Amino acid sequence: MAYWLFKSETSTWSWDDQVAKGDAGEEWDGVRNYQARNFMREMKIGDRGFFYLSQKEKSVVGIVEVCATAHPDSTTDDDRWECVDIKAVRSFEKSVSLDQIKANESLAEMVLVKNSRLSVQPVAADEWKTVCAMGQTKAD
DNA sequence: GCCAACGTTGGC
DNA sequence: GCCAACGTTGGC
Repeated sequence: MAYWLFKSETSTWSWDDQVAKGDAGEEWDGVRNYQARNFMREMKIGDRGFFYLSQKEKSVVGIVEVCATAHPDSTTDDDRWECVDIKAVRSFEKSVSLDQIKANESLAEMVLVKNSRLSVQPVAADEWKTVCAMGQTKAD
């Protein structure tokens, strides 16, 4: 199973919005970046991801699961763009801030640190465990 | 609100 | 196919 990170902004799509969708999930639309799209094409049902909020919170706040593989993005007619569906799994007991992540040497290679602009990114298994531990949240 | 970094577009 | 110009993102 692979791990990912999905970036959003509370003003656009909040964690509460995601949780409210329940097990039905919601498509992760609006991505207009080839790298991010390519990562979504690699995703499989059951893959887990962090839900990260940029701009204001700048924190990982929850865990999501891929519940539909890549399909055309319903918000555009442009067939270049695809997206997956994700559903909320659980909220972090304590959100983990970007500052905390940057302060942790073992997370120095995280894409979030290295390429902060990429909106959908892979997370290594050890990074996954570390961030979950920092959030006092079950990793599986 | 600023600006650096990055990705995309379009003229040549 | 190169690269300058432009737009967007996101941390500060």
